[in-house]
Amino acid sequence: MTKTRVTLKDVANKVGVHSSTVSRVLNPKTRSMVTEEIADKILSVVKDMGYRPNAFAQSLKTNKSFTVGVMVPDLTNPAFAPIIKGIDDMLEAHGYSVIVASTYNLPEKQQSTVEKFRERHVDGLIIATAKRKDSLIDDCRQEGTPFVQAVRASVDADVSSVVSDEIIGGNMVVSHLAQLGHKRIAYVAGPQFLSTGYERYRGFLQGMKNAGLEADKDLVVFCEEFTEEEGRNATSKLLALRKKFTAIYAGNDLLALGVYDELEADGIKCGQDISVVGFDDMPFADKFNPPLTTVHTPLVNVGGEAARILLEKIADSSIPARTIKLKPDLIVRSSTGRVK
Amino acid sequence: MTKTRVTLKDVANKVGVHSSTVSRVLNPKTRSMVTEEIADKILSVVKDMGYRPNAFAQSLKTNKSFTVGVMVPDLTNPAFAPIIKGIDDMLEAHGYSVIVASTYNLPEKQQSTVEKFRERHVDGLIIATAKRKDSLIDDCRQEGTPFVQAVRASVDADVSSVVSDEIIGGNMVVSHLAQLGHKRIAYVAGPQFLSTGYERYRGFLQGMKNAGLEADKDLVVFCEEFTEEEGRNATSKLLALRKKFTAIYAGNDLLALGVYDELEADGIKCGQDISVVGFDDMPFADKFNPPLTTVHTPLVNVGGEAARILLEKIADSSIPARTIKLKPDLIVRSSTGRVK
DNA sequence: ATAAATTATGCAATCGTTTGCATGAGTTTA
DNA sequence: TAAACTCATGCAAACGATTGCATAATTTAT
Repeated sequence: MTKTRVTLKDVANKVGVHSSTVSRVLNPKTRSMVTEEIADKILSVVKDMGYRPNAFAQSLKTNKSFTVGVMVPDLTNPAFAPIIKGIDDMLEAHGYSVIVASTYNLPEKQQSTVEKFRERHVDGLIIATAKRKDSLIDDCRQEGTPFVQAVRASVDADVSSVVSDEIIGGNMVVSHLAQLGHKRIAYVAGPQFLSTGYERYRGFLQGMKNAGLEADKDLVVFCEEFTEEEGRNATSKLLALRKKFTAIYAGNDLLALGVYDELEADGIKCGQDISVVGFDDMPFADKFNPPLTTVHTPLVNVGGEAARILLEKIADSSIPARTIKLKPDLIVRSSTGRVK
Repeated sequence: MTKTRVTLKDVANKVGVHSSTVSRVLNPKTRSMVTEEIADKILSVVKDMGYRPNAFAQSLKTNKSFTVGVMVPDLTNPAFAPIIKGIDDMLEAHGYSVIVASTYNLPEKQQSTVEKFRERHVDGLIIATAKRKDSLIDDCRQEGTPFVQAVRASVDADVSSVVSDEIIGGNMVVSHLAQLGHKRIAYVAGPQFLSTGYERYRGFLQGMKNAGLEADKDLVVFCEEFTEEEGRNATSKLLALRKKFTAIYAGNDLLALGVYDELEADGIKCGQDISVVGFDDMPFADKFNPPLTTVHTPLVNVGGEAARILLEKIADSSIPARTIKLKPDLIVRSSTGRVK
């Protein structure tokens, strides 16, 4: 019942030394300062008594929390779970704990979250919620806490970020479609205030150019969110144009799912009548009807690399900012086919 | 550059009072002890200087961390993201932060995680990884830190848990199949050392009984994990029996996806030749081919309720343990059909 | 054998709060 | 007007670790 914790002093008393000696034994850096014999004794008592350091006291003294804050838009968004997994595994291996928070794309939630993180003195931040221009980023830069952006980058130059190479992805998609004989390709663009939406759109345009195709402005619809609903709306707009196109390339897989829905509602067969491509290769994209051709972005690695860069920055804050673009892969499934 | 934090003392000096007075103003419970006039002044200076309490110092003194640890098997398992969302939203609203850790079903990882949580003095634990009989649970009970089990319960009586009512779910599924004329129903069971696997199997048996059907032992295959691969293996075993059955009911949606794969490989049409049912209603279960008939378990609520119970327990540890079973819903989609 | 250099350990201040107790000013009562 | 009470505020001791400095013990050099 008496759940009184064991402290350094308790251990010290039992062994008959001073608490500072125990502290030194437990800290690898100072371990060599104390005699082997005493150290062994201390270590065994530490084990016997089940001593566990008090993280608060340590943090208070050392001003390090071994805690990192991670901000994502929504935990249930299938793209973010793998990212967090990557972050978590990497940081855990280095003794850090991860505090996750969803901001649901609400600026005020984003702000309050970062405040909370500061109160808890996180050693660093990983931000996967930022817009291309985001006051949060200035804020964080001023504050001085190390941070890294993941998946979504902002326009600020001297901020580290880890993203997938959206441009290359766009090229691969268009080139694939072109090979299948598609010429008139519609694009369902994600939000342009997010780097993913913006860059992927640029990738599409560049891909068209490289393939010697002309991008028809009418066949590009911009969405305000990466959601199925926006994908449906966009598709119905495209269909209403009554212009000819043989493929729809969507800014991400969720939008593509919306495209599926709307096409099906119109009795159009994906992959046969019209080819559809997504982006992200979210979990179970291979289970959809039809299995979705999409660009696989290495989400777990994006998270892992972001964590690694953050660790570097925590260890040495003078390290210059850098941007890592991971190479994506085109995954061809049956939602794309030769144009008839 | 000089990122020196503002402390209570700094504020006190500026106002010309003692730091304890500032502390009292900031704490709602002691706020009334100090004169309105001074309090106002303090509050305004607090704001001006951008004072933020040092969570470590507070926690060290009060022995409360306002932090909760959550253990899940795998962040990328689609069933667990909604649960964490429910937990996170509930706890965040009460000023708590959530530390998540994946244990990947490894006992040693589970153990080290709980150690880590203890070092960080979490105020409570939510465990979604426990087996029906799990030494971890005894361990946690002894330790005395409040904890609640989510999704997976253990056999221990006096442990609080929040789960979905698996038995009712099983009844609904079998009754649905029976109405469609199915009599010979195969069951692909999840691991029996997990409450979900065990209870759902019991639900199946009970459902068969209630429907006046006989459960053929040969048509039950037990899996070691809730994975697609195990689902595939189980299905190939069933097919190898060369016994007649018209429906396969799987212990969860991932198993059901494995069933899909294997049936398709054998040229059998889900929903037409053989009906398939899952359990969980994981995200995008409606997008599969065919859309999956399954039992919707209110995962976000499971997480939310678990968090709520934990908060109660943190506030008053004498509260008796209780188990909450949330009602699931049958979601009929096109993977089930009338028997021909 | 003694001084000097080298250890190993203890001492005590510190990190930023919270909180029981002491204190002094102001108010009430006789 | 002095005694008895309030009441608001300050004082100082925690909480449990870390760490520069002092000191005692030991070794080495002369």
